[in-house]
Amino acid sequence: MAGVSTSTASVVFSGKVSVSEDTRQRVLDAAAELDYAGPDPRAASLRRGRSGIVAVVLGGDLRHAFLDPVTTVMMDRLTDALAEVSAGLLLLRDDPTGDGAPPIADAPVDAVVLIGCSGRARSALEIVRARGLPAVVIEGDAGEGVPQITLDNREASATVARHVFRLGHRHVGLVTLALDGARERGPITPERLERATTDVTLDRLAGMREVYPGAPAVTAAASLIDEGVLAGRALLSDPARRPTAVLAQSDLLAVGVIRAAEELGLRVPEDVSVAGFDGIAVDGLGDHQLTTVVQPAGEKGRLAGEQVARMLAGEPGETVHLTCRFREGSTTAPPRAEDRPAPR
Amino acid sequence: MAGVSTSTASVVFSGKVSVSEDTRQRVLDAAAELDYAGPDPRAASLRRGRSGIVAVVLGGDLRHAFLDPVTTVMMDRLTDALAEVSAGLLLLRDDPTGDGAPPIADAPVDAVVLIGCSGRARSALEIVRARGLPAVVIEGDAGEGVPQITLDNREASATVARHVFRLGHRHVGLVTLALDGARERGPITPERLERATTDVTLDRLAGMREVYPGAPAVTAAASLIDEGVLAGRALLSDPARRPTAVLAQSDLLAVGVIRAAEELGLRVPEDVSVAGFDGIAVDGLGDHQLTTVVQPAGEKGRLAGEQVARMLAGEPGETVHLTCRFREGSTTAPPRAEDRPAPR
DNA sequence: ACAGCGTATCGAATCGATTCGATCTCTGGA
DNA sequence: TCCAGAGATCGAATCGATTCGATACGCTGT
Repeated sequence: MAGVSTSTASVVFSGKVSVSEDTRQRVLDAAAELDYAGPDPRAASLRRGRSGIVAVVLGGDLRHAFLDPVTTVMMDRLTDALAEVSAGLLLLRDDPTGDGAPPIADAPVDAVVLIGCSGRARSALEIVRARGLPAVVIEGDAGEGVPQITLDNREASATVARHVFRLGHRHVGLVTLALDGARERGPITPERLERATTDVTLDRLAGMREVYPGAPAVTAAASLIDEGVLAGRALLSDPARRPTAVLAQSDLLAVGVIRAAEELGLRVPEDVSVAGFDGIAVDGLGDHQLTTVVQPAGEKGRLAGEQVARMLAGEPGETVHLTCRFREGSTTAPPRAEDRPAPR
Repeated sequence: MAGVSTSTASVVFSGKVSVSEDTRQRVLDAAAELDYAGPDPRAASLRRGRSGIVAVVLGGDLRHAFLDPVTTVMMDRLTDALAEVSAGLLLLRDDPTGDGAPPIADAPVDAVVLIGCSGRARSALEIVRARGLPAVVIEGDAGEGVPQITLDNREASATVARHVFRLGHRHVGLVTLALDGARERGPITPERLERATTDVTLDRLAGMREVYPGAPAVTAAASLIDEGVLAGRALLSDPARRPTAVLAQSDLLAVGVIRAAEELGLRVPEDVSVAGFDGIAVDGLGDHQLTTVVQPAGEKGRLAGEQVARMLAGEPGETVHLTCRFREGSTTAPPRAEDRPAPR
């Protein structure tokens, strides 16, 4: 209608080659006339080989991911870092009940960021590798050749545990994150541990057990204050076998444990010490400042985004190791005199 | 390599037509040999005219959206409702500073859900309509023909205000959500209001001012407890012009106002009454049960998802109006005797 | 008047799959 | 022996844009 070839029309919309103002206007007019709203992104992405979309595969369901402040911050920074390269993030649920092909198999994406690592996330990784998509794994077990962003979960957990040990605690309870996609709460048994698939949980647990090998542990269904309350009750309600300190694998769980303790008439840290993990700003903690390790949540996202951008530019991605920083708060203290280990 | 036509090969992967087991195996073997990982989603989506992706355009930046529990719940239900029809949700930031075309213009999506409505979201809507994409707007000003999910923001706000009025308060302060994409905090002036673009904020404000036409108002940069603290200080710190009640446009803001009040040595509800909006479960509220209106956040998401699914199936989408439910809590009470209006 | 050069436009191949109607083959029944 | 019908496979058109090398055109300098 504008009397030009499709190549010229294409160029008018992409602006990659100069076009005379006259032609340009004719093409635009014709487009308006024909109700043509610019190139079809589907066709463009086929031809270009790029869709401008980066997928984020979350280890758990989206609900829990959204509710977790650590993930929230991470996603935010990830978005920033990918702004140049991607129109937006495609959130994929990594549904463990999924029967057919995981959604990642059919999604037109340029790259993938895998977060956490249930068994299913591993299968998502297979697909990604088969497709030859650039991928970055945040805190998960990647195959060889896949850049990772890792955290010193084990070492950081051990640091907290050592701090509590040094204060004199010999009898502690542990509260862990979910062990796998099923997210069943309850006491951790060796058999249960055998079936666990979530590396973050296992690493943090391993760090804690470096210091307290036989400590009783309870797993929570999610990183939520409410879950922490449940776990706290489970550990603290029986006075006979009540630990003098509780180590939680997230700050939200720790806050829940503190609530449970207060509910039972126990004071923190006088009667029970509680430590967390993450170093997020928790609302509603009252006067307490949680003893915890601060993890660089935003950095995780930013670095993952940077690696993806690099890989899309053809450069190789790099694995980056991040470390946590211990922060002593007011929720840990030496145990009560009668609970102290006998001095030698 | 398998000695079959591309049509047959295609069918082996899509499974839409029956293929003999023999051929099937040969195709699969050849695929493995050639490192072919199944059809390219980009090409498939061109041919099919469907990409299996639904975009979610958020009025504000992603950071605030993620941090807002109402949005979180809504997104979660939206994901559920779209599970059948979409592999995942493409999160698009609706960047007000964007210079080029908004990302929605180039994203290969099948439908769009617009949430909230800054001026930019409206421009996103233009693009969506030009493209002829099915769209649903949640709490925003849609053009004709676009199904909306609406909330009775104005009426619900008026309900809260009337409750406070009936308790005897004549001098109240208002705390609003952000007025526009710029998210500047500060006192609301008529000129400021003139430039405001966020409908939700304006509707709720209008409802409050039905009852308290001249009430001083302060706008917050986001729906966060910290922002509520700032706004609360602004309204409450000067004893001379201190209101006896504060109406906040979100529960998080209300919690912040309560904090600010306590900080100033004021008791809630004895010295100051505070009411919120949303009806979410707020952690860290202590003994208070917030007076608020409960909005059906999950329903908003679910209904939006359902409408999108219907439209993709060829049926017309429908506009749905949702209403909030007033919930009286323990943060509102009659004003102190000396602050009461003189009895006639 | 012509070589030389820069700019605007065009042709045609290509990206990779999907799908429908047509063809082919094999089986069973008359 | 022949035909109908079911099931498997194939051909070929099509989805809609991008892009690179080639061509045409107009201008400048000598």
